[in-house]
Amino acid sequence: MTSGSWNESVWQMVARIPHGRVASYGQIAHMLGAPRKARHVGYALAAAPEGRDIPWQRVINGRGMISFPSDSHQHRLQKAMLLEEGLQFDAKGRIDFRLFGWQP
DNA sequence: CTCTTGACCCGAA
DNA sequence: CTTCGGGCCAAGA
Repeated sequence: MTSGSWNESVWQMVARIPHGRVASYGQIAHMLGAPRKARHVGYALAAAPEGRDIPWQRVINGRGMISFPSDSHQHRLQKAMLLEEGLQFDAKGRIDFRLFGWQP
């Protein structure tokens, strides 16, 4: 598998996550048949083109938390977009996968 | 070639 | 429940 098709596969998979739902990096990697490449899902999203309309904000880490530093601009942006989709964070900034996890 | 760097993950304590 | 350490793997220096 070429590196280009890997990115493309990630983008298409992430695009399937429904509004108001979230998936983890590891989950996406697992669904693509590459369970050990969770980190590379994040890299692919960072490389996603602007005009592709990819819901990157719906991908969080396996602990249900946003994987950007809590004081970063990106963290605030992602959290704001998720709140706007109706997701709920607990007091420690975690999302409950039992309630909002994407189960295809 | 080696070394470092991550939008990660999981088991052990 | 939390923290810690080791593992992972592609890309770039």
